Amino acid sequence: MHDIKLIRDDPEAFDRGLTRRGLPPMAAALIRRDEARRDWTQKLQEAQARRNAASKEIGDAMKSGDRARAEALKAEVAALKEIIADSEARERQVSEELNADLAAIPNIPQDDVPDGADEHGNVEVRRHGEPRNFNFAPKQHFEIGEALGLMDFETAAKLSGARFVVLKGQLARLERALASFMLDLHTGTHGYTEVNPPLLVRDETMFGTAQLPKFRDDQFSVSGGLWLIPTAEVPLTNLVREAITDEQQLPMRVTAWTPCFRAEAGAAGKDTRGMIRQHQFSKVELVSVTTPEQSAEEHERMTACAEEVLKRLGLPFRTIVLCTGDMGFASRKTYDIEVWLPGQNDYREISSCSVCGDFQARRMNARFRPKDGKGARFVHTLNGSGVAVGRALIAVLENYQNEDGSVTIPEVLRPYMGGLEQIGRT
RNA sequence: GGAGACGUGGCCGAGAGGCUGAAGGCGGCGGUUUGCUAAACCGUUAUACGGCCUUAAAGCCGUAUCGAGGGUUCGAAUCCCUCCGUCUCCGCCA
Repeated sequence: MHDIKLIRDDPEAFDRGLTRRGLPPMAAALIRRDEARRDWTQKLQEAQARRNAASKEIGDAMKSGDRARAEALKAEVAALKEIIADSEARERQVSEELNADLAAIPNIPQDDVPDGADEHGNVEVRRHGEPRNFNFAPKQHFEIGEALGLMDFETAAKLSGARFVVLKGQLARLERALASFMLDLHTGTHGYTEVNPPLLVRDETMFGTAQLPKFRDDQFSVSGGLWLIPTAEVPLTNLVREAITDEQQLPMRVTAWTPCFRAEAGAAGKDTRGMIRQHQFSKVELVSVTTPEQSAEEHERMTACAEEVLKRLGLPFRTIVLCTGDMGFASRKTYDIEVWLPGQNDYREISSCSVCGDFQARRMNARFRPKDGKGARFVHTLNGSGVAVGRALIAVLENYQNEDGSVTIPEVLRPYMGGLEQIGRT
């Protein structure tokens, strides 16, 4: 959500930001709406001021027994009422239109984000680990999982349709092990607080993190008017909604392991095989709430926390900064971490770390009280996967596969697997 | 699911048609006192929007806000309706 005041103050800067996003300039139209809104506000307030004054005079007139004067004033107020009702309706309509416009415009990229129209404009910032040399043709994760008899898409389709999976035995356990390992790392070493949030949320909550209104089709809803979360970013970020947090409590760092539900409406035909793109997957999410001054540094820190997961798992990855054309709606700057998948012979996204500035905070009305006392300012919010558990499982299967179809378990996961060193045919 | 109670500022809590943006307390901020700390005392302390003024800040004026939305009334925190939420008791339930 954008601040109309900032747009008014510097319309050129706003339009420049939109241009970088590949959007047409909008400042002039927004300012015109805002001016109309203020005109109606002023008319309304003048009428209200007169009504309030007249009402007081009526009280005085009645006290002093001046009935004729009271009646005259009552007639005046009756006339004002129509003006008030009309101005109110128009003011509301224009306000709603303006807010709807503002809510539908994506965040403005940070200055240091590279320009670009699509993913080809993304820039690699670093790379870690060497892809392993295989002396056999590495398989894709679903070939490995199905051969082990522990990954079953056919049965899942019977239960739920396409883009679902049933994991069994040591593979089901591997998913749990990965998540536990990540949570322990983030809570134990990185200072995050583990949270177990609701998975069903209201409209306002989805609006707060900007899944609504624009991305309605990507979401699943349930009866009762609630939405299934597409990421724990939604409930975690909204923890501070409609509240004023003490600055001493910032940065607030929280993490959660939750299922995520996505309709994948625009992804027909993409990644149809395997577990890469599912309607339901689990993810360990990182969310930070900071002061405006802290957010840039926190973004680097959060990205490093996500990278640490892959380092410890021994998975090769590269980190890229998304260009203006490839960033998410709410983001000012995003790092994607892509893990090496030998079966696909490619790097695939396993984490996305974004700094949103005050974009979500405005939508949520999430503020903090500065140490030095006065006023309340909007917080900055950040979110990142730390990391996607389903995709981490894929990466482990493909990177640690053996020629005989078994999979070696990374050292750091063995304590979570009851000491098991290898998943083999059962 | 049934019955009842309640929702007021950063927090607690009064207020029951005009004198209430709202008593009192806590907390915060500024000051006095003090060797330092504590305590005491004095003062101050909501938010949003619009306007005036200004380079800006401050300041001033207005409007709205006592869970949300409607209604009654010249006038609503206060009366009525709807919704949302919280709490208590009963029932059911993992």
